[in-house]
Amino acid sequence: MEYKPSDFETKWREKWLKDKIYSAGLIDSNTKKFYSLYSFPYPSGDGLHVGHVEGMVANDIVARYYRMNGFTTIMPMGWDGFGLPAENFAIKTGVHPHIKTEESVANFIEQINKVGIGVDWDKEVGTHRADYYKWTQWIFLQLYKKGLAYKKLAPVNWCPKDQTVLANEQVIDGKCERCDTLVEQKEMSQWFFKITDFADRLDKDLERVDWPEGTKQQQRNWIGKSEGTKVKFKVEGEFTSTLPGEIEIFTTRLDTIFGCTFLVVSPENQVIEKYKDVIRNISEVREYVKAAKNKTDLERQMQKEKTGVELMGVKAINPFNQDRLPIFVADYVLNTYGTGAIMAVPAHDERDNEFAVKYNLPVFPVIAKEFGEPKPNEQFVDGVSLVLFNKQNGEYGFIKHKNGFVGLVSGGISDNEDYYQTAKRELMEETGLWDYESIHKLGEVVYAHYYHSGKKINRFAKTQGMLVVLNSAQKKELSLEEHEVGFELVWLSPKEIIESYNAEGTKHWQEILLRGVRLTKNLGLDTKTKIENFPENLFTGKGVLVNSFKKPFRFDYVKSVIVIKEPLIADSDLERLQDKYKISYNRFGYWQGVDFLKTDNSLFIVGYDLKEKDELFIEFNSLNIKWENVFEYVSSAEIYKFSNSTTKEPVNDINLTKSENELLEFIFSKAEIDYSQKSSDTATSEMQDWLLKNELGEKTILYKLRDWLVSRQRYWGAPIPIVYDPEGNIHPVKEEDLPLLLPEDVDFKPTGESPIKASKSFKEIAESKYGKGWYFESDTMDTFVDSSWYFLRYIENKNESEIFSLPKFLPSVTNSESNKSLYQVLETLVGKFAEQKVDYAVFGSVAVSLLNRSPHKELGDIDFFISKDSIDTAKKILETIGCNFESESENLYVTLKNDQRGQILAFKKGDLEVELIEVEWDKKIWEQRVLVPFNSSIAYIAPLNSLINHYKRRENTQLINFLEAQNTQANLWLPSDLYIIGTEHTVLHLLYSRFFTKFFFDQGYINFDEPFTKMRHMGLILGPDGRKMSKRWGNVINPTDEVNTFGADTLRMYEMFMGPFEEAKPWNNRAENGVFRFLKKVWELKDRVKTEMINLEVAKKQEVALHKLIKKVSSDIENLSFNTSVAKFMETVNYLGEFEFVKKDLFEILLKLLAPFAPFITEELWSILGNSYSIHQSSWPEAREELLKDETVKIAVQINGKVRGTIEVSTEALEWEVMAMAKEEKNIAKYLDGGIKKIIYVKGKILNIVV
RNA sequence: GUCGGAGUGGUGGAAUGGUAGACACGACGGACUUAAAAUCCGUUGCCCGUUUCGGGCGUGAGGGUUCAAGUCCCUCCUCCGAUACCA
Repeated sequence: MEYKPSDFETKWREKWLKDKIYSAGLIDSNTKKFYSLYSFPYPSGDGLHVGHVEGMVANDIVARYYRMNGFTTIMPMGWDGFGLPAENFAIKTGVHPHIKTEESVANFIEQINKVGIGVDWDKEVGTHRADYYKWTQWIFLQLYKKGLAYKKLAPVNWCPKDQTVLANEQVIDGKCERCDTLVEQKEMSQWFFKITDFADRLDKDLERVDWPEGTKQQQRNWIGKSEGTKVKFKVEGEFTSTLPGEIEIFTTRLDTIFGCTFLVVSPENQVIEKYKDVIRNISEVREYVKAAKNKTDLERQMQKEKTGVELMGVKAINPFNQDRLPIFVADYVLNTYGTGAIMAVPAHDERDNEFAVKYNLPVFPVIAKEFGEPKPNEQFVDGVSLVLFNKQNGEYGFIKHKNGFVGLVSGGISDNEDYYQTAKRELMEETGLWDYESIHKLGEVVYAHYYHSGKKINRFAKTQGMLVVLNSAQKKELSLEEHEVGFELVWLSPKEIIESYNAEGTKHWQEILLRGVRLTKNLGLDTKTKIENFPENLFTGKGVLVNSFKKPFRFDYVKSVIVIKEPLIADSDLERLQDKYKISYNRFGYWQGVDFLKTDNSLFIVGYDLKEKDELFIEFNSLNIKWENVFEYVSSAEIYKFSNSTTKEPVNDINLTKSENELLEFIFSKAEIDYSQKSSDTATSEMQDWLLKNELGEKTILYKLRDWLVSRQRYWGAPIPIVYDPEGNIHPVKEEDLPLLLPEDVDFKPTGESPIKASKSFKEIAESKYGKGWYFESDTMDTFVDSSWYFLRYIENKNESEIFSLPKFLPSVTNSESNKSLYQVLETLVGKFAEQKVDYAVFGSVAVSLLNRSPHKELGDIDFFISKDSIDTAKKILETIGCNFESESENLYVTLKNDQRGQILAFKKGDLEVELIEVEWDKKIWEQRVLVPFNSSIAYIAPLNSLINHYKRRENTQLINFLEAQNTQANLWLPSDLYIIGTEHTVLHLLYSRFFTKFFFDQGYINFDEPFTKMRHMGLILGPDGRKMSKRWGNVINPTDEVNTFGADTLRMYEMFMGPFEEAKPWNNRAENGVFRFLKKVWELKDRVKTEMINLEVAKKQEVALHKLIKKVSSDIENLSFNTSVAKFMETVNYLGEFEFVKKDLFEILLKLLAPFAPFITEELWSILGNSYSIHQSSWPEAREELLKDETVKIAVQINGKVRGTIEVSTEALEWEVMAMAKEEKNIAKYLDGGIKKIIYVKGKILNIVV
């Protein structure tokens, strides 16, 4: 008989359905279960896709494998029935979406059965059916009750041509997908779910699930947790004092705050209107704000350049250094994130830099690059490294050391030298070069951590790069000493040297050298060096802080101090001058200023000149005089002037009194605040502390995640169960009125409002139930709401009175508590239990036992039970408090004497112990379940099932019953064990499902808070042409066609064989045919089956092959590595095909192993061989270890790592035996003449001989 | 730009740091056939030496660690997916 799938596939399909072999009944806490979950499809008119088949077959194989391994298994199926396509179809044809959807469902069921997916159809759900969406609405009401569903104005995508609201997916490049009209934003009042309350848990709990790392990462990105700081900037008028209120900004880079040169607020920020009276250009500002608000998303995206307007007349004060900063409004700052205001640090942020460059604002670097990692006991050194450029010939000068290493001329700073002085000195000392034209700083200093191998110490080096431009290479003679040291000056092209500075300790030189070359090129001196990858001008990374200090007077920028003896100036005049020339709008950039300070007999005028080119005039004695010339006008003035901004030495000598000297010293005094030289991280946390102490800011955690907009102005969705009174007030629909049915008397044509709104019947029902003038909400819910809980409904899909059976005692947390840590939640609950006079309660997967409700009441001894997984922790704690304990079997029992209770409470308060608890609690609560004393009561927690077993031993029936009651079917079946879902659902569906699960958990409905323990994505199946399957390309493969040509088994196995399950792969009909040929071989093997084999050696060989197959297939299924399983099947069947006969019991093992992959052919052959129905209810074979080990093995013999031959040796052979055999091999022996250096022998693997 | 994932024969893809290319498709040669299809047998990474056999090269590129690297580390390139003024 030939292999013809159509001969028997229908027969078995019908029998399986009739016998319900895939259905599971109720389970209890002793059941081993497996819940195989496939993401339920949208029942589209196009029918089942090969991608669905791929996922379902994978789910099915794993489910069948676990079933055969004795697990009670379900694989339910359902329909994500609400959605746009059915509604669009209705708009076009007038066919009601319900009819169309159910039609498609019937088609899907037919197709799924054809593929042989073992679905438990008794558990089918459809989100569009009233018995399902009744509970979707019920969930809405529960969320509403807890304050987690609310209504607010929000923009929607509006197509002005179609007069309709569009979903985000319907907007393509800012245009309507149907008519290409530009989409507008329109404000409408809409419903939201407060998922943001759960942001932290949604982020943190990702640690606990077994999901693809990439998907977890995408969820994290979506939630967008970012830790930063809010900082308050006081606001001042231009020439007036502090204005009320402040601008609060959010930053993740507090360490850069000394580089802040302006503030930016979003157009929507209220501070604009708040300071409207002092903003001089308010009308210009308002115009900008209006224009920004009118921009569509598309326009904002298209706009490349940043725009903004300064708020003239107001300044913000940097709390760290009192800099007066200009404030801008610009639409690159979003009002919806953070505080809607930022501190701009153009030196260390790309966007701020772009803005600053455009508006010519100062850029002030405060973070220096840091190379290497901090090391212990570092020696700090401060110095310069020189890039020498010879103008004459365009060559660069380096120092070549004795050992051949070519380095930059470098040296440390001595005494009070500045960098220029050091550079000159080192140049002379090390090279003798003297004929320099100019010396330039190469940007900011750089820091490097490295090990100095010569001095054998760790170093932390601060290095200023300097460029020395030389007129010529003329040298003075160096002292003899220097020659002896072995330096040699060499002139090179820098290119290859730059590449060699790649290691620790020289990497910062690479940076300096590159900066040097760039500067010479920018100065037009070097025209021949060709280097492309110069370091970024803008450094956005973390590093070491520089220039981050506040001094009363900034020595670095003081140009000169004028001392006027016996000044003739009135105090009021002085104040006026102080105000007028108030210094330091900024200490950098174009703002300049003058400080006026008075001692008993002198006036000090401290002049800052920051950009030397600008002239500074001041008003003095009614004269507007040039700063430089003040002393010419004031006879008693003496000027204390400095040669350059880094030297303290005065140009002229003047005699100062003691108090004047003190004042001068004060001007040059050390910083009050100085974060320089600290790492970004250290500085950030120290700055946060400082802000907190001074009440100027605080640490803040922000999330990108926004609340979930669930309103849809559509017909084909679950109606939102809200009713409005005639005044428009919101009321929840009464639970007994659920389901709130979708009305039938509607026109599907889009109007911009939900089609339901015009329904007469809908209105009538509202009025009859709630009163005249009352009306229902006409929006329906986002279909993601429907699909966020379907996996829970499967279990009890026919339960009419409850969403699913709920535990008898429902501890629940209120909204305000829902985002607390579990510790806090439990603590609250304990209080609640106490009020309700319950001794025991179950919360989550742990039981809480209250041992003492009233702290002052005398109690007897208390029994503690600690589960085995937390014994070590518990012992540690108990030892600390001096408590007696004994180990009994696996668990630990503790009797706590009454007088030790106080110790426990004290132990909670003690330093060390508190730390212990908190660490254990936060990190590992679900695993550790440590002993937990609560504030006024003592409670302990333990896993539910261990607790039940514990009380069974103690025969406490009442408690056992109570605890067992928590074992609802939902709690027993979920979380699901394997969830297979497409990559398109990496964010929203999975996130929303997790949100709902956490909400249910908080309400006590369920005892788990993550729904999908293990989740995997099936890879995309591409068309035969390598493109994504699409009607447009005509490359769609229809699974039913494939079943008709090749049979379901071939389709299933081929899809598994195509490639790694989780990767994208193209369809190939010919390869599919190869799988058919394989199944045919299996089919034909049945004619060679023999119960008893005459040739025992052959029997043994076959047995070994089959047991290896068992091992491979079992582990492959567990790892979802189906393609390699199929390959192994093929290999084994090809091998069996070599023999005349196949042993019957071994062939039956093959059938069992193959059954999950190819259920039809295996059932047929199983039956032909006379076995009892059904193979799918038989048990999985076990691999016998002794058959898996080979006696001999072929190992490779390598010479110097290259394979030169193979020898067959016993698996247990010793090195000398193997070596002896290897030496006999001709091809190996010829390499051994030169003598053997080393032998590496890995038993059963390889022999490598080094010669 | 940022974050993920991936680069291996003509193709889909195998390979706990231990003989790269399992298994399959295709191609080539042969058998059967009047012929074709189907089926079966053999060959098949590239290059060199006539062959058994031996040698060289080879997992996106370049470095490194190791007795030994597709696999581990560093730098870079390409493709796919996600996201984007998120401070």
